[in-house]
Parts: sequence; structure tokens; C-alpha cells
Amino acid sequence: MPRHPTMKDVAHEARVSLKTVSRHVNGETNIDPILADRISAAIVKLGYRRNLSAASIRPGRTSKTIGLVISDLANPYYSTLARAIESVADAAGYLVTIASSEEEGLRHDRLVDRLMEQRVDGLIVVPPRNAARDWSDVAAPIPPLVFLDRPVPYAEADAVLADNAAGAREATLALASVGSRRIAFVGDSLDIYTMRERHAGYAAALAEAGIGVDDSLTITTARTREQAEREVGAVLRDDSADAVFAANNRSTIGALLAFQTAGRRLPLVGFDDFETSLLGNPPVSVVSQDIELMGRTAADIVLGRLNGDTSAFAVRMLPTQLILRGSEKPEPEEAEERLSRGPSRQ
Amino acid sequence: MPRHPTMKDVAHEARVSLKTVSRHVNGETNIDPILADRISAAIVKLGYRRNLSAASIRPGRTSKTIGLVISDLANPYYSTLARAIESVADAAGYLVTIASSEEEGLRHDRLVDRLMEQRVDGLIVVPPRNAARDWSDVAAPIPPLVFLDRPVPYAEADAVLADNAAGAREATLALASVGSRRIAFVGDSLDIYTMRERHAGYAAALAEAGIGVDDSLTITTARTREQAEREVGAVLRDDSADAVFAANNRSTIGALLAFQTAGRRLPLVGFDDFETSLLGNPPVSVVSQDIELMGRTAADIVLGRLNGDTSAFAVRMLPTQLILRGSEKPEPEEAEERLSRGPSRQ
DNA sequence: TTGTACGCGTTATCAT
DNA sequence: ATGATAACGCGTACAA
Repeated sequence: MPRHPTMKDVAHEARVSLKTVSRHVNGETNIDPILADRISAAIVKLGYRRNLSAASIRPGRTSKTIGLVISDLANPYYSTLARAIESVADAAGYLVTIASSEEEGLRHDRLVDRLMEQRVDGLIVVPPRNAARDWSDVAAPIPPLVFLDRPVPYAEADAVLADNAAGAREATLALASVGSRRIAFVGDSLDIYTMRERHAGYAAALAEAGIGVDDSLTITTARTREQAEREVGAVLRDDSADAVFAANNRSTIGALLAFQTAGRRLPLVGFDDFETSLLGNPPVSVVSQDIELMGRTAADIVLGRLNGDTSAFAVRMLPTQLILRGSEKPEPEEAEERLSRGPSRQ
Repeated sequence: MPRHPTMKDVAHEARVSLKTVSRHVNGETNIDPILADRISAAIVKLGYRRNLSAASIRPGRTSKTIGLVISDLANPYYSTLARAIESVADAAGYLVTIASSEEEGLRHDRLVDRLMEQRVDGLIVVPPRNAARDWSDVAAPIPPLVFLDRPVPYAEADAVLADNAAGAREATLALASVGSRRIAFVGDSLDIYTMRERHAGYAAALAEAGIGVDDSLTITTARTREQAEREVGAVLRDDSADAVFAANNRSTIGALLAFQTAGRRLPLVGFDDFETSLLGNPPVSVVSQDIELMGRTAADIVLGRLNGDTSAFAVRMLPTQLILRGSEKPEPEEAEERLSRGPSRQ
């Protein structure tokens, strides 16, 4: 593998000075067409490519790169966010370096440090659940920083979040409005910010509907799809609830699996839409976040800061959307149901 | 925002020379503990962070970054690939810069150029459907290069692919072995490499099973989930097929939607597993690719090359796995079916 | 319009 | 063990 040709090589080949090549490469116009042609020819002949790493160390120049630290790129929620960010960044001429923290504070901090050492121009970050270092302990200068999807652990930054509490409230009200009274909350630990928010919205809706919160209906052990399935299976056996608010994707799918196994279902609304929500029978009602908008907003904020926006730091709370597809309603009576259904389906 | 402190600043603050700071930062041991302490203190006091961009311009030094160009990061298939690559890369101390080509040749080429200008150490690339530039026209030096998921457009590189033809053959044989004779192929255009491969496997299986290929059963207009749904709906109305091989994810889901609408289903096997394949009734049989293994393999190859592996370029064809969950079988008779089913489910 | 000379932050050589 | 000095590839005063 040959060495990378440099500007000096090009200059030599084209019998011009370094500076003239630099001008040519940077698209300046005041340059003799004769020389320009010679330079172009030399560039093609040698296969010259700019070294942006080298260029970026000059004062005032940057890497035109944005760093993104999320929990897990394999999670569709985060890959959708990443895609939206990448899309906005690319349109502005920026690359995106993406890293997964796996919710581990130390790993997160290591990745942030690495990205700063790489001199990214901006940083978009999903704070890990188990935060390690405090952001106020990070030495200046910190590049424009946006927190995503989680509460803001640091004042000198912007943030973009979904209104989890409002979404959960709407979902729970929808279940209550068609007659459910013992609505179970099925989700992950309330140590997780989004879960706390969603549970708060759930509780608020119950209060509004004149239903007391029954703690035995709050299930926070659904870390995986399988656990959710077991928990909802137990609910069905005990007949302890008459509806389910599934506070995340895994809980929704676990609930559906439990319904399938039991041969009967409860009214259900889930948090976060999923690819096959239309395939349920009935189709599954969900609280949907505009994930792409969240990503685009975060990227826009960073790019705005890079373009000199010095307005006060702010938290953008984005609304969610309740999509009712039918699963929020109670199961029809047996006889009636048989009629309304085809002889079989997937 | 203050300026980044440099090694020179640290050296000055610690009253040492530049080189000693460099040694300290790079973890060399031959250094007076007294001075080391002074340097550490200065680093903390000034908030010094090394500038890897600057370091990487030295000959023999690299950016410790890998470039990845895929079709679309929002597609779970590619985000799973990206995650696996990132995971391997991170363990080896590499960052990954990810970009989406959107299957556009020009965009793809632009991103590849940008990554090379950024001096990534290695490149993993999904060649776009509409290739623009030929790789042989790209000037040397090209960093270690691995093609992913598509046929190899260039000899000086490694490649990692799934055995699409074998997977499709297995799927089709599974349908034939339970009695289907008019098996429809539902997928996207055969201009797409994976579709061609999967159709070839489908045709091979039919030949093996002693069934002729009926061209009217090959549907290649299912670009979206909705189109697939319409096409399969038509098949159901016409009764033109007695089974469906869905050659990609969207086709599988479209078929399931059509089954749901029609109130009856055909034996079905889909290509690529999906999150809720267990939620079907019966659960959906699929050909599954080991996407993570593909990503890890690609990353391992690049890292191997970076560590001096000079063995001949090779194409790794990874096997697929047929997962039979029940949907490959014909629908039971009406009476029988009613018994085998609970009164209702999602 | 073109070129000279220097600096960016880092690492490497080599002498001390 | 430590430091002066020269690169690395590129951009920019400033002079010509």
C-alpha cells in the first residue's frame, strides 16, 4: 500500500508552490488557469486526497464531525434517532461518529472522552442510567452538547425529550374511558427516568378518572419480553386487572404473547409503536413518539450552536401521539366475537 | 468557550519539556515520579485533553477510526450490523463513523471519499444498488476494505455475505414438503442482488421437488409492505397459489396483513426474522440470517488486516438458518381449527 | 497571481 | 531520565 501523496507532492509534480495547490484544493478562484490545469492533472495522476485530519488542527478549522453516544445502536429506538441525526448532519457536511454506552456510566464517560479527544465539533448524548462522572467535572472546553431522551444532568447544555408523562396519561385515560377500572402498569424499574415519568402519567390519569392507584397493579419487574409475558400471564390467571398499560415495547410484546397463550386478552395500550402493531387482532393501540423529530431537533440544535447561536440553553419537550387501533377496547362477548371474525388469520 | 490547552501549556505549567509531557501522556514509564506528579497536577489544573487529530498526522500513527457506509441506519438489519461492528471495533480501541448511502451511488461515493479524507483506518461498505463509480477508479492507497451483504464489485477487498440462495431453497423446500405445489415468490425487483439470489434458491427448490417454475407465481413488485399486501390479497382472491415464500421482511408482513384481512391464510415462510414473528397465529416461520455474526466477521477482518494479516482476499459466505414455527403448514380444517384455538387472542 | 516562511499539536530522533 | 529540535500535512500572514 503506497504512501498518501501530499500537497507537497502535488506541488512538486505541477511545478507550483504549496500555497497554490492549497488554494486550488480549497476552491479559491484567483488562480492562473494554466496552473490550475497542471494542478488538477497532478492531483489525478498522483491520486491526491486531502487529509482533513491534518487540516483540522489549524486554528479555526474543525473536524466537521459530530459525536453521538446512545445506549445501544441495535435498539430500533436509538437507531432511528441516530439516523435522523445523521441525516441532518450530512446535509450540513458533517459526519457522525456513533458509540453505544450500554447504559454503563464508565463506558459512557470513556466514549465521551474519546470523542472529545478526537475533537468532534458537537456532542449528542443519551445519559446512561448509571451515571458515573458528573458533567460539571469535565474540563472545559466542552463542545456544544445536547442531551437526548433523558433528564438533563447538566445546565450548560440543551436537551430534547419526549413528554412521557403526558403520553402515559393519555393512554391510561383511553383505557379508563372504555370502562376499565383495574388498569395494570407493566414496565421496567421505576429507577429509570422514563418509567418514572410514565408511571406518574398513569397515576395522574387514574386520579383524574376517579380511580385510586392500587399499588398491587404496578408491575415494575418487566425487564425483558419474557418477564413481561410471565407477569401478564399471572395477571390473567389471577384476574387481578381488567386492562394493561404496557410502559415500553418489551412489555407490550410480552403482554401480547401472554394473551396469545391464555387465549384471551385484556384491553391494552402500549408505549412506543412497533413494526407489526397493525398485525394484532385487534391492531395494537400505542403511544407513539416522533423519534425522527427528536433526532432532527437535537441535530439542529447542535448545528445552530456551531453556527453561533448563543441563546439560552433550553429543554425541548416533544409531544407524543396516542394512536388508537382497537386494542384499548374490551374483548367482545364470545358469541358476538365469533361473528366479527374470519375463520382464521395470522 | 476557552481554548483547548495544549501539551505546551502543560509543559510550561509543570516546568518540564514538551517531550516529557508526551511521554507521560503516552504512558511511558521511564520518568521521574516527581516530574510525573507535577505533570499530572498540571493536566488536571488546566483540563488538558490530548488532540488525537493532531497526533494522527504523524507518520505511522492513525486515527483509530473505522468508516462504515450502509444503506440506511434506520433499517433494523443495518443497525444490527452496525452495532456488531461497533462492538468489535470498540473492544479494539476503534471508533466507528457511520453514514447512510440511501442506495444512491453518488451519495455512497461522496461518503466514501469523505471518510478516506478523514483518514479512517478501515472501511466497511454495503455497495449501493445503483453503483456509480467503479472501485478500480479510486486512487490508492485505499484502506483495508470489506464489502458487506452484497456481491463483491472489486477484487482487492474481502467480503461477507449471507447465503441467500441456500436460505431461500430451504424455505421453499419446507413449503413443498408439507404439500404445497403452487408456491408464490413474493418480493422486490430481481434487479436487486439478494432478490436474484433468493429467487434462484426458490427456483432450485421447486426443481428439486419436481415442481415446474410457474412465472405467474413470481411477484417482484412488492417494494413496500402495502404493495406486498395488495399482491398477496390478489393471490388469495384468485386462489392462484397455495403457499407463499416472502422474500423479504416487508413482503412477509404484507402477506400477514393480507391474510388478516381475508380471514384466511396460506402456508408462509419469510426471509429475515422480525421482532414479533412469535406473535403470529401460528407463529411465523422464517429464514434467519446471523446478522451479528456478519458484522463481527466484517469487523474482525478489517482489524486483522490492520494488524498485518496479508492473506489472500476472500469472500465469507455465512449460512442462514431455517426456523420453522408453524406458519409453513397449511391451515387446518375449520372444525378442527376451532378446537385447537382459544376463544380469542391478539 | 504566486511564493516564502511560519505555526497548528503532536511524536520521534538524538544528544545530553 | 530529560530536553532541544525537527518533522507530520496543511493553511495563512506577508512579501514579491
